[in-house]
Amino acid sequence: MIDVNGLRVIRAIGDEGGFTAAAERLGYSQPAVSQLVRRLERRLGTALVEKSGRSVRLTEAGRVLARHAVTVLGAIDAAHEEVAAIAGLRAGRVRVMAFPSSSATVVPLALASLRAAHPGLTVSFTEAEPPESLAAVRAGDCDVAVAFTYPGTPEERADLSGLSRVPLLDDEVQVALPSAHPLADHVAVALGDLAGETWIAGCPQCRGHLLELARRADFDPRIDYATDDYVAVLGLVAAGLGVALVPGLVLRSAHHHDVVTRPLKPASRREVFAVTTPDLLRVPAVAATLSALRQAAAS
Amino acid sequence: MIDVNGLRVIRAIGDEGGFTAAAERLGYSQPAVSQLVRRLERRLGTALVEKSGRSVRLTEAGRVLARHAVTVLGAIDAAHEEVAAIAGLRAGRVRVMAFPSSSATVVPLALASLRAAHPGLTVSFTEAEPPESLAAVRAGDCDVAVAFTYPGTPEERADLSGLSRVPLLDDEVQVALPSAHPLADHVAVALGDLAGETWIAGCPQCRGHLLELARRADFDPRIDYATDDYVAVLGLVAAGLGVALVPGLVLRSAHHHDVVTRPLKPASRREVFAVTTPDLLRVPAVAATLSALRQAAAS
DNA sequence: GGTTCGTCATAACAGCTCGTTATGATTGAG
DNA sequence: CTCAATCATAACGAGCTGTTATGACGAACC
Repeated sequence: MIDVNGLRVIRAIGDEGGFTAAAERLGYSQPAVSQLVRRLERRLGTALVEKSGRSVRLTEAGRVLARHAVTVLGAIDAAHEEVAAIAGLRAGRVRVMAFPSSSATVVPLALASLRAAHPGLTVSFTEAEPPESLAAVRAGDCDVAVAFTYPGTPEERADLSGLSRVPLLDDEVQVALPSAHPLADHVAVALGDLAGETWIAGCPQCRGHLLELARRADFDPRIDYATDDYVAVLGLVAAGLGVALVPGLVLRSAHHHDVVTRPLKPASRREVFAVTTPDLLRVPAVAATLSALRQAAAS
Repeated sequence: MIDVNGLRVIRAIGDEGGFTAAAERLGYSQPAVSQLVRRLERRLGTALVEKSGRSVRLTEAGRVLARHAVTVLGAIDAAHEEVAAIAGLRAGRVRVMAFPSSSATVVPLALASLRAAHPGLTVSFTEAEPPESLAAVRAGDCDVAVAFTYPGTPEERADLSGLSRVPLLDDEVQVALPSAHPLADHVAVALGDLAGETWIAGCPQCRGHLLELARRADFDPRIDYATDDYVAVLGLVAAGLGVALVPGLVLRSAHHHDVVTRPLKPASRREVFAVTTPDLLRVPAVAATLSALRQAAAS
């Protein structure tokens, strides 16, 4: 019934004291103002303006409208400003979840550059393994999840239906050997050559991948040590307690003097990507986060 | 940019948690809501809603909008209510000006019935002679003026251009004579028969009318007494100090035992009417006042 | 007091917004 | 796996909302 333009015009008329002046202030033509007032009057069933010769005054109803117009237009301007701040990345919030080895490398880089570029953004971060982080995205508790899959495994595309996937990097799986290991000076290592070794398994998903690769190489790895912490894995390897498959990403932040890492032969990769919902893709803060992640992954 | 319907819809979505429910609450079809949200998102350049499977949540920008929507819609509802009160005569203000003899009769009747019918109206009243009251209407200091003219006088339509005139009554001019006067038992009195009398003149305009009538009757009245107060005029007449022309309206409220009043022959009338501006005609309170005046004048 | 300027009203018209109905796609549940 | 519910899309029409062009009217100024 009452529309924003009507309020704007009534207020302008009250301020300027004339249709023409009000029209100029609003960037309208004079007849536009005239008709708008007439429409509003018809809708409200009462006169809003009163012409006394040259100038124009508001009637009581008109003044009522003008008074409320201040509130309404103020609130709308404020809303507009706040939304524009979000759209312009001067405000906003992103909740990111990432799995541990990315949390140590790509994600901090990305979040740092994000914060540098858009200081107004509030970025929160939680570490979580892929199944959990994806569930959080679905539940709306998380905006961007950084996850990974091993191509070829059954759960490769597990539960990505309805979500948007942004590829970040291909993470080559390495074999971690004690530096004294006979194969340590090879350029690349075939998994079959390690069939007799004692194995150290990392995260559950990577353990699954190890089993899958071993199955293809036709052996059954003897896994004596299991830990989620790749620093620990490297420590165990360095101590000569076994060998391990380690995602290349881990090695960006974790090294060990007594451990050498060699690519697998044939190469095996895990895919690291970011996940969000299609809707959130259009949220500027989310889009900026994804962009920062992609850039950080590329470097 | 942001329109009221958009805010209404966003708020409904936030409250109901779904497009369909929001559409039902607003009396819209579901696609209407869908498109409205899309439009608003396009205009604002950011997503406002976020679908997680079946239900729908607001994004941060959406929540910003919903929060301000409370303010905006509240103010608009309030404005609507206040304007409706004015339009429905539950509120409003009328400023009335009237000349003295009407102030004593028609106008009190009219204002009383107006107040009875619409207690919410604020009616203010000021006594003023026609030239002054008309100027006040033009200046916007008065909404309704009750005035009169003597038909035929040069200033008959004086300064009514651009104003709206509502006829109230035809007020017959009477001759006031001492009861002992030789013509007191006549049914009507010709002005020429009073050519030799001493005259008492009322208000300036009526004095002008007396002079005009006398000119037509071909004599020059000897005016020895002049007063604006018709009670005084009647007192002077009763004391036998002279005769006077008295508007019939005056006699509705003022009588004197020793004064008889007789119609003029030929009859002479003054027209009593209400005046306002064309714009104010559409102000409900003004229209109601005019209507009350017309009714009061008819009785 | 006539003339001229400024202001508002009106008419005709074009574009687009804003609804509708009908239908499709996707998700969650039994 | 099927079904029900929800949102998205398409097509379309009414009506609003501006525009320009022109008229009417009042005010100010020679």
